[in-house]
Amino acid sequence: MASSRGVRHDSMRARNLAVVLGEIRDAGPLTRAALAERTGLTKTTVSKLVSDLLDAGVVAENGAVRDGERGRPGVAVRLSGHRVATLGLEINVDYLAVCVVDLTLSVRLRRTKAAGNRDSRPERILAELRSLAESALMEAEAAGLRVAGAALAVPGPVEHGLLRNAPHLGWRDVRVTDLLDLPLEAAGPEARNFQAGNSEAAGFEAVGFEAVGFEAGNFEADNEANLAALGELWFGSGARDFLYVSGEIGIGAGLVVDGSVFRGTYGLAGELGHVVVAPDGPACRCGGRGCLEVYAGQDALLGEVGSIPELVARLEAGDPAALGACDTAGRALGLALTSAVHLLDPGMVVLGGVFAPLFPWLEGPARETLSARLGQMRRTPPRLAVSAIGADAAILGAAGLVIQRVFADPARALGL
Amino acid sequence: MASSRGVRHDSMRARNLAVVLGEIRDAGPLTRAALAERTGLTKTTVSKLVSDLLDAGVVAENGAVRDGERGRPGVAVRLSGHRVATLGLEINVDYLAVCVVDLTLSVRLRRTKAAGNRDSRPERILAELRSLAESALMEAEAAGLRVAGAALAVPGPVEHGLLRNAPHLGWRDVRVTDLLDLPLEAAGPEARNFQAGNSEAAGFEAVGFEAVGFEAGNFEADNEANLAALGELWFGSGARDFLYVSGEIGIGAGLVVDGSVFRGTYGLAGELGHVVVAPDGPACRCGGRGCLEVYAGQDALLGEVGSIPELVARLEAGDPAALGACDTAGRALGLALTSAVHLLDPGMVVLGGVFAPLFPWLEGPARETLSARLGQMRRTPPRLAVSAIGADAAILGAAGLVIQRVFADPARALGL
DNA sequence: GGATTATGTGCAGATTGTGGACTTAATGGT
DNA sequence: ACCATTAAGTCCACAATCTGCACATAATCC
Repeated sequence: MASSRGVRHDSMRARNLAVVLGEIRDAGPLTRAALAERTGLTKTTVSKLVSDLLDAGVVAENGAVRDGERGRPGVAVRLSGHRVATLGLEINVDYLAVCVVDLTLSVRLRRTKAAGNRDSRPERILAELRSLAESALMEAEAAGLRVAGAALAVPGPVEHGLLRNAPHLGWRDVRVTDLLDLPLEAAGPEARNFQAGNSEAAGFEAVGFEAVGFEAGNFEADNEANLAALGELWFGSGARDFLYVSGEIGIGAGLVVDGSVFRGTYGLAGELGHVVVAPDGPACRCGGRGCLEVYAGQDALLGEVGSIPELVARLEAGDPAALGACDTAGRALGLALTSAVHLLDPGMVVLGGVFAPLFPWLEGPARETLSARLGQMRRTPPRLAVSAIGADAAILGAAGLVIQRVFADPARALGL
Repeated sequence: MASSRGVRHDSMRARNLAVVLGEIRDAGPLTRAALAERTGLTKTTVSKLVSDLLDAGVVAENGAVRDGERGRPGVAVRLSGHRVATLGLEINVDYLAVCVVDLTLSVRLRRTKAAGNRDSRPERILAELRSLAESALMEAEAAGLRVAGAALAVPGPVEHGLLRNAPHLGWRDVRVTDLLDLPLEAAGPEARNFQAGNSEAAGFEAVGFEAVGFEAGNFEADNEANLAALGELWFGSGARDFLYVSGEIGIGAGLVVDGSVFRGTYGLAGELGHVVVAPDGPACRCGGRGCLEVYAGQDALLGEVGSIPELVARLEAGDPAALGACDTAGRALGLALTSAVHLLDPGMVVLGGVFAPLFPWLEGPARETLSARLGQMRRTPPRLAVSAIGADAAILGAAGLVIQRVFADPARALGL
């Protein structure tokens, strides 16, 4: 039906622009000669491509490389963050958040707004988020940044831009991106990929990136857990393969394999919270019994304690009820992770969200259970680590995702 | 490190060859004009590409299309299977198998050899398989087929061509592809992708295919469950998204999402057999407790019954012990699948291997458990179906995988 | 200060796709 | 029976892009 399209000269150029720009991103400042060697392109070609990237303001010359070697010194080219940026947005149960991130993944702006979004009408919340986003866009523009696109994190599964079900917001089948309707420019100056018969570049775009969930245009939405996992990928410890476990009101997870998120068939993968931990355990709100969420969800962890900081205080004071809740949660987490490791084969496991501050108390029982259960199946069980970034994971991941789109096809994103 | 390489004219051509050939495969016989319209290439370009594909013998003209329309009738071009074929191989605990499949996915040859491979030395088994493969290659050659490559299914996880661990064979860290050493031609007439600085085509190859586990060359190995899943994909019911559950001595699974297999970080994904079903259940040989395999593995199903056909006979006769075993296994399967559905988000679930003949007795308890547990999380639980192909799933998938490689880059595979 | 060495650019040439003109081969109306 | 119409496939000049080599440039080395 869609039938893959052939490629033409401009796609070749588009691809080579992406290769060169990607190499500059991955291997630090590089001279044109070094780029030529690494990419296999000739110096001539690299020169022309770099010249266009310079014009677009996405790279900058770094001054001569004085490396003490003989011969004419090269001029290194490095990524430049002062022209292109993207917007990350998040709707969560008790706050709205926005950030602006530039091409070098520097966070240029970050703004949070506390809000009681439990069971509110989508229109109201989205209007509130829009005003937050608009002020961020204005500020970015004032700083000379061109915002190339945006992505939105929501607390529930997203399929083709449609938020399927956000139980804690009380939303169902909401077209979040349409409703938000951000004032973003079209993808290129002439919105290349919408012109009839002119979308050849698309044939190469997908290389190395999953296209699922990427709606036409430059504004997309995805599950909070998936985007938080990407946040951990680009702003965290530097690992490229891991399962990010997001402890919020519910428990989600995002699997990153070789730098991209695994979403499953309908974008519903990673629902760690309802993995079976005890087949005859207590009933869960999902309809099942003995799901992980029953033992390690925020409600189970808190019990009658009011908040996570308060829980941490009690744990530090040695409160037996709090310690017991964490021990139970940790062991349940270990069981759920056993199944997850067997099925998903993650490179490591990163605990984020509310699990991050509780990590010292969860780690022991979780690791113990996981190690004992995995037994002979693996040389070593995957490493268990705490997330390096805090509550911002999802917005950062959202903004980073759009940055990735720019790197995947700079020609399209920048109109080159 | 590897650093992605730039693309040149020949990569553009390679890609367009793949696009045209793929379109012919997917959309049946098509005229050059129809191909031009579908691919967005000009009639001129399509003509040249089709001419090369005709020369390579991978497509053939189908005679004039007399569709009653006005104007000159086109000549439809269709896939041709009488030149290029691939080899599928399998080592399992109690048999060896080989098949030859042509470009149209017609099975040209199939040969099985019963063998007691439990705890045998790899060298002996591999030599036996080689002689089986060599006779298949000779026969294929005699039929005028060019064997473009081979793939091998083994009962254990494979990482970069290395069989990590096959517990029932008693093998560990065996370089199966090296040891087998098949007499295959190099990838192209001049083995294009091995020439220094001449591997540009690789830049496009990966589009739409996972490259993990694809060793340089044209002979690769993978887990039996993954390849059986691909067999189900290309030779089964036609679904493009499903979890194939392979009931053999152990229980494995292969997830297919949008036509390609999900392998996880180290190729170990899909170990359904050791998903936690009951945290305090009986000990499993893996070191854990209450794994699915304990309840639904072949040993648990058979009990003191000698074989699967005998078990089926007892089930049909209403033997209560047999019925009880299937009920237990079905319910355990339902629990494990609940976790798998939450984590992997498969489009449907296909039961294969020994589960296929037992499907009538497993289906009820499994579906019931799965439906009850998934509850509100999904509109409908994924469909539970029986595999359409029998014991050949893995060899067919292996051969089909290599066919896919040919379609992914016909220029490389055929030396165009 | 000249030889040496490496960078970056200019120019001719190669490869491949494009676009429109042209040939070919059918249908259909008169 | 004949010619207009329509669509398929091919031919040829042209355009886009990369390559390879020559060359100017700018350092270090002796």
